[in-house]
Amino acid sequence: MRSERRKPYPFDQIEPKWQAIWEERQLFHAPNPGEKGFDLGKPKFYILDMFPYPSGAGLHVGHPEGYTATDIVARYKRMRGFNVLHPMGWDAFGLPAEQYAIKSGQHPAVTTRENVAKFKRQLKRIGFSYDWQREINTTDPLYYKWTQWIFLQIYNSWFDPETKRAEPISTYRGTDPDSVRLAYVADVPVNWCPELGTVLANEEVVDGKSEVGGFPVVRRPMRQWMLRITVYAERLLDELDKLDWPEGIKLLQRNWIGRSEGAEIDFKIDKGDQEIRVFTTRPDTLYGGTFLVLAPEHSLVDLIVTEEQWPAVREYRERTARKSELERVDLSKEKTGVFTGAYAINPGNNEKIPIWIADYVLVGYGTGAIGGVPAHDERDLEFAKKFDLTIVVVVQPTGDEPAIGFTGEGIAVNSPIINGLTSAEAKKKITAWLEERGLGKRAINYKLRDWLFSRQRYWGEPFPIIWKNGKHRSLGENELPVVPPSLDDYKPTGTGEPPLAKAKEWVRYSDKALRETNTMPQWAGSCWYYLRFCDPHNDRRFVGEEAERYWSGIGFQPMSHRQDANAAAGIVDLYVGGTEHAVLHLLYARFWHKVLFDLGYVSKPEPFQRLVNQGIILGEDNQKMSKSRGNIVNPDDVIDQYGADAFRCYEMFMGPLEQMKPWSMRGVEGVARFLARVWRLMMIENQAAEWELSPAVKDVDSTKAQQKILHATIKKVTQDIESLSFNTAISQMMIFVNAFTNVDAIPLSAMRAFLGLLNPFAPHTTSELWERLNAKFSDARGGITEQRWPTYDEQLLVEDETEVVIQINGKVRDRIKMPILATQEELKSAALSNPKIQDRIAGKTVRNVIVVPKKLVNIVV
RNA sequence: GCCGAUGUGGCGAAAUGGCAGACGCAACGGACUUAAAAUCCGUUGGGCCAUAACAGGCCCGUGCCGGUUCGAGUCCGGCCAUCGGCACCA
Repeated sequence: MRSERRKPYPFDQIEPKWQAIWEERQLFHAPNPGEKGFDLGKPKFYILDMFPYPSGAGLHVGHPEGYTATDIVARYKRMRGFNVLHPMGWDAFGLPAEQYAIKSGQHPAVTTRENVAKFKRQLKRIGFSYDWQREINTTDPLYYKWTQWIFLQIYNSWFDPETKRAEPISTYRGTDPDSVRLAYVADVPVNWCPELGTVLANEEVVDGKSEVGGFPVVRRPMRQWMLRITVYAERLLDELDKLDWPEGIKLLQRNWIGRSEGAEIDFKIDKGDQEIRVFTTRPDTLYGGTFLVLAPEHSLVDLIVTEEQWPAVREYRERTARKSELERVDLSKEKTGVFTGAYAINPGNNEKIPIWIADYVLVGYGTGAIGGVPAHDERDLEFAKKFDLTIVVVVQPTGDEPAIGFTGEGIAVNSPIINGLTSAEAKKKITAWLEERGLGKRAINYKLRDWLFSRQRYWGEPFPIIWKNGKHRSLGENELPVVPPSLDDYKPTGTGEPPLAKAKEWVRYSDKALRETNTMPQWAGSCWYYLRFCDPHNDRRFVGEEAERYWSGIGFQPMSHRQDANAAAGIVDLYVGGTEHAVLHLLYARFWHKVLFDLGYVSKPEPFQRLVNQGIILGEDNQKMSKSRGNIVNPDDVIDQYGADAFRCYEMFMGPLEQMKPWSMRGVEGVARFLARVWRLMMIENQAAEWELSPAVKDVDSTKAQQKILHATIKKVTQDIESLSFNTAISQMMIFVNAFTNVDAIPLSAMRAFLGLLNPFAPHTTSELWERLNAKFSDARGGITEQRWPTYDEQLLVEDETEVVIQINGKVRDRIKMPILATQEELKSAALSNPKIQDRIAGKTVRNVIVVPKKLVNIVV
């Protein structure tokens, strides 16, 4: 048993005290336009954390890393006069609650409520300055009513390729609007996970296994809801340029969208009138195309297979269909395929080439068919070697590599129309040639697939859709929210039919119409939560127009800030969260936002202007924190022992925010010591062991040196918060405190300014000290959170004298004090006449002298 | 395989091309104490020389090899290692 150790300072009393005061006074509530306390003169700042999934395990120290960073910025921005939107909520639909329900029989709503309460209590203990009046929960019918409403907007829209925008479906002039809706139903090969009893999005499948649970996933065609995100591929790609995101994350999204430029070429079938369209990025290799390969699922396969090849083709297709995603993706395996018996004509040279099917060609990419160019494509080469197909070299490498297997750019050969051209020129020319003859055209392809949007689960948003005579139709807005039925049995049916189908009463919408029984994926709620935070209690609109415009920085900003605000493409000024959402949440949210933007519901084209990813916190053993390793650190334990302020400061002091770094309890202790030193700078323990204000704190002027270090600290902390370099900001404040330790008189004004700087990091301790100062001195009014951020005077930082380094051949040999204004000549002569230097250069020729004013003199001999 | 990030003391880390290791941890020594804890003060990259001691001096050092530069942790080229992402995308 640890003996009840005396606290180095009474954080256990002051932290709950200040948390209660903040809550009671609602100090961190951000008023909306029209609300009491709203100040038109303040610019807005929207700073958002990726909201958590409230799991049963509660918070671990990784969560509050990003939250602390944003909280520091939020508190700082408030002190700089911003109206700061800093909300928190719960992304609470999803598998774990449902899995738990299956095991325990407890309704997911109950577990969700308990988990949320636990998370909220833990977050409050850390002293975050969230505007809790704006708390939202994706599983609240008042919230998901609007998730369903947005789905209806998507469902009732189409993408006009002319304007490249979403438009209401009523503007569509074609015959079958259902074929162009942004939400549609399709029979698609999906990732079916038998163990979970549900289909998964491509993004939820990792190495052929489910991301959740690691269960095997197989391909299987099913009727599913899809969202037509692919029509936005171009904009999702191009508009990344406007965002202040880490380049790495932008790159991940670019790769995920996977734009590639090339041509679509039509190959006539030898005996028959069909054509096979292939996509290629290398139209310049057309003459080297010695066979075609179709994906096994390609729709033309049925039409072209010859009688004698049927059994082999059928067998191959069945085998492919049975394969799990893992088997199919396995690269180490050999290429497989079957000849269809049919031939096509290469439009370049009119040669007859065989048509094969093989599972290395994917039905979902391009046209699901390729022209095999074995000489210049690794996969085609492997395939051609295995099945003994013709190999023709059509690109000559400019270096001395072998031509067969050369996939780079070179010079076209054996290609009558383009011989002698570079690959780039050849691409252009052959594409133009094909276009003239109606044999092909320039084409752009994206790797991005449409978003598989339905799940066979209980704990998710039901679709606001009903089925009648085999056709789907949307419910009216007045029928929202569609609330899921309560069920006794949440288990997946195992057949792929969703659990909601078990609620027979609920499913029956009317005599002739049935409800859609799929639910939305977990991503749905997080696709727009940042919008709801702007106006969380609006019951007439998903977000009020005025609130949306205000928090987007439009219309209401003071003139001085208007330009900045309008330059931003995104509504959220700073968004902090983990990298794991680089291509899932962040892409889906951008997509929804763009649809809403096109339809005129939001004023900015992007959701998140600046994105920062916090690094993962490892256990003390340098391993990823996990239950099995037993290295998980619980914030509650840390706070019990060292207090919330020490916890916050340590999270920031560990190292750069974006870096992965290990936890260290010793490190927490060090930071706790720093806070205790701050405390004792102003407080002293009396005979009765009570803390009282130290008599050393006096309303006196700072010494010159103290003034200098104060202003240097203001400057550094200000700049470091702006650049999110919290670790070095804390270092500087430690230097400040060290400088004031053991001095006789502690100047009040310096302490006031310092407490302001430290407040965003350690809000409880600084609030308490501020209040204690107020009790004795009358130089300041109000609580610390109402104070303006300290400013620094550059003049006070200027030194009269500076230490100049003297180097010989780049090596430091001596240091001299020189006036700050010393000229280059003065520095040079001072260096050369320095006795130590004279000794060293005696007898040598000085060849060059480099002088860097205020810094150094380098003598080259 | 392709793409990206990272590599600095015993540890977490800091350094607009200009004194490498700020700040913190740990360790060691000292003060205070009956004692310990706490606190305060000091030392602390490695090697060598020197001295009675204090002081002082020299060399090496930011994953490895090379380059640019008066000067490189920082810029350029090549490699190695670790982590992350993508992975038959035609």
